Amino acid sequence: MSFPAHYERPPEHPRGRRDGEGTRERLLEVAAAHISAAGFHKMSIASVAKDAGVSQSGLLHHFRSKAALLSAVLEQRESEDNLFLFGDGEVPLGWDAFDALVSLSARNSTRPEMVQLFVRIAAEATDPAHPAHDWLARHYSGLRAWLSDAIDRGIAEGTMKEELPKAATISTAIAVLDGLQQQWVLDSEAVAMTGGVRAYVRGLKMLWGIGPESS
Amino acid sequence: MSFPAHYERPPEHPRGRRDGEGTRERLLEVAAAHISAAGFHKMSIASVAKDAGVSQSGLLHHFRSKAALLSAVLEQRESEDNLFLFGDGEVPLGWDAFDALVSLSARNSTRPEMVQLFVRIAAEATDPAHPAHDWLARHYSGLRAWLSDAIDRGIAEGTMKEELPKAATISTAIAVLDGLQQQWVLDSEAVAMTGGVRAYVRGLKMLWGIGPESS
DNA sequence: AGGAACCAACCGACTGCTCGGTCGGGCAAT
DNA sequence: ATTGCCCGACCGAGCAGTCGGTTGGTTCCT
Repeated sequence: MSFPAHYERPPEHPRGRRDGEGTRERLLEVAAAHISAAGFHKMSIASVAKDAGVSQSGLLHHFRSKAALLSAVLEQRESEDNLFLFGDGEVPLGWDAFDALVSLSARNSTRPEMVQLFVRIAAEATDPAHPAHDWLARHYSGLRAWLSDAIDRGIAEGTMKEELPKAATISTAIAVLDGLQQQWVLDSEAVAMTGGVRAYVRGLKMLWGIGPESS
Repeated sequence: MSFPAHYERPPEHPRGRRDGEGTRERLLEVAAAHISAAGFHKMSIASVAKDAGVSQSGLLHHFRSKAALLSAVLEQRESEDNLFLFGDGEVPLGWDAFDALVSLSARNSTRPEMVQLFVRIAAEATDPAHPAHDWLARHYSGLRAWLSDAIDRGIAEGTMKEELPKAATISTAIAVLDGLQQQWVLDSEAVAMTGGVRAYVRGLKMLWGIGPESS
């Protein structure tokens, strides 16, 4: 066995002249780090390429433009999050959805760079001309739709009160997530992110829960 | 009348050789608009100067650097907000403080550019090297201190329950403000900003209020 | 088996542009 | 004559993206 370990992997795709897949992934990783540290506008593709050990042209071989690089980063991160939230194929509804928000927050507290990335993009992409604007809009409308279904289910199955102010609760729950992330990124000592989300959800259950949930 | 309209403005203050004070204020106004539209990093002082009707060098006469311009903008906006919140010399405490947050939100919903400005700066200035980083940190710690006093007072005067989770409530209340602003800036149709804040505060009162407040 | 053709994966040099900031003035009111 | 206000010309740095390569594994033809 004189071959390096990765040669032993099953061939899968008859892939790769040199190591296209590998550098592509490294580029995505480094790009995410740079965006989260500097923002998309301030980040330069040259520095990303340098840190990933390729030339700028090498980067542009894999991603046709700076915007394309951003899209790829966002797409990857989102699919990771969706896998975490809905990975088992079963979308959590009712109070389970709000509990899932708490776990999401807990998970995020172990990946500060990811939170940074989102905080930055969320603010930058407010501009309709920003390359991630559409992505962000879809992100929020997707979240809202999910929580809307979750509340409908909760009411239907009798675990949530009908008087629950739906629209306001949905927006506010998302705001709590995002706003706590923002403060946490600025000063992770001063703010207990997950604790805040958990306390908020507990409050929701006390106000609008029915049965054992509302304890 | 062959002169453009702005030449006809009355001299008002006879001060300054030409009109130092006036252009300075125009610059601040235009700068705020540009920052809120593009973010601080992407904004260029040349374009600000142009829109304000002076040369770039003219701008740099009034503000020694781009960062100095930002500081001046933030300082002005914050003093306006403080005037609105605490203008009468009496700092609102107890539930009055949370009601003040609702009014602040209502006021903000009439000044979208101002909200944009804050959303952008709050995300950018996360970076410790950002010129507004210290300002932002002070902004948050000031808010937290105020709300902390407010809750202490509420408990002391018997309008808030002692079990109220203080730290979490403070951070979460601020998060609701900021997070709803973020969503509102992205899509002011889809989100009822002030309504969300009001509903949140109402929930707080139901959970932790004592007496007629908790209806 | 051997070689030609092909193509993904890079690289270095370069272009056109924008940026924040400097410098040496001019002009008008005091 | 000084001082506050403002300008045009300019500079060096950094930017995203283009262009014309080279390299080396893969594939197909003989």
